[in-house]
Amino acid sequence: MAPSSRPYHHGGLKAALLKAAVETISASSPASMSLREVARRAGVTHAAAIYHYGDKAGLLTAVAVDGFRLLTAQITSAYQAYEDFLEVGVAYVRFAVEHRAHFEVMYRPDLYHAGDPELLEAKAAAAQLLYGSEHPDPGQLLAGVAAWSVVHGLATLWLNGNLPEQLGKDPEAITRLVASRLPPSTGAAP
Amino acid sequence: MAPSSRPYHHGGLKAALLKAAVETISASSPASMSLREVARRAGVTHAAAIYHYGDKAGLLTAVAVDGFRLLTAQITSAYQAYEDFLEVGVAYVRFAVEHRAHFEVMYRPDLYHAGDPELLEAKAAAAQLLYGSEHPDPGQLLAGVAAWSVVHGLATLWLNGNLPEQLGKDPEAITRLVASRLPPSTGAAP
DNA sequence: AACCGCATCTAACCAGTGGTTAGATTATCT
DNA sequence: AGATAATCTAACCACTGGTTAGATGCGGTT
Repeated sequence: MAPSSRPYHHGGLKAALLKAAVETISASSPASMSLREVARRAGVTHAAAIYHYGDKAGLLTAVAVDGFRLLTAQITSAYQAYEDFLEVGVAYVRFAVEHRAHFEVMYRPDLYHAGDPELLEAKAAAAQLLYGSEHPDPGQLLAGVAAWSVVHGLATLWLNGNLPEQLGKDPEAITRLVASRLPPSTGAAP
Repeated sequence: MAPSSRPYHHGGLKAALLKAAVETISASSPASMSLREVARRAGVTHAAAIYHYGDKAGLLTAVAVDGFRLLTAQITSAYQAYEDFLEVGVAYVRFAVEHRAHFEVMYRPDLYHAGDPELLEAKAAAAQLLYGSEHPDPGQLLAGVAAWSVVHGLATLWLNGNLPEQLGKDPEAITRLVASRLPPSTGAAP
């Protein structure tokens, strides 16, 4: 894309469309994103977008896959950095806030192809990370689900503006506060 | 609606449209609901729906308001029946599952008029109930937010099929299990 | 080098959508 | 009864997602 206006046979159109989709969603919401606007933003026809992704749901599937992979990476590195489950929860909320577009798509399976193999794989990887590894005993599984539920609930309620204002404007701080009100200590390390 | 086909000047069109909207959403999802299909189901033109609700977002606002009121009623009666916070949480999850259409609209403010006065009132009433009454001390507020977050997270994760299958098929049972894994005892009665 | 085949993209079309407007129909009030 | 206001339809608009036929340009083969 050297000069500015003529990388036709674009080279990175597929990736550019994904980026444009995320930007478009960030500017509004997943429901109101239009294929044609995404394509416009990338400087192509909407048929070009359909060529690469099959249909609108296919594009949103790609956004969701990207999101689950990003989440997995961020959670992993948070745990490696702090070795602390609280910080994993905080990282989850931070991801939801920093990547609102990705996050909102990820948890609206009615918008994408929920059965897509790549999607299932990316989602499974994230889930496994989130509720503890492999085949935990039932107690550990429950603890993981509980922890995931709290941070997921916090993140979505925050994004929708459903948390009381008195809690302040910093969702990560709220996460720490809420967590401190919860289980004194939940489970062992994985 | 006595005979079958001729209550023109319909009498209860507005309510019938609301019902039709909920049914349509139940059959698919909020995002894919179309005004015209809702109107078709009610036997009128889509312009009639717009006459009563202003626009599509207006109709969805009505669904959300209805949902928040239903939720408030159900939570209230659950607390009165059991005097137990766990049962309030279970009632929250039950509401989400039994009234999936309402629930999904309520927490997608991008779909409706989030500033609508009726909406704000209904939402505030529910919220006040959910994180404890009136002006609780900060600790109680946090406990309420924590509890709400858990059940909200559980409900949304369940609806999206993001909970591990090993937990079984009964979301209310899962709620009790998860809750038992959480705070030994959270707060005093309201 | 010229050619061919394939990947990529556009143009034109389609049915369906949300919203607007003008007018038809019916209830209600005096 | 007659007029006024509420309710609904019909016709239109710009826009959307998706399909199809064809234009454009890339790569490799000879």
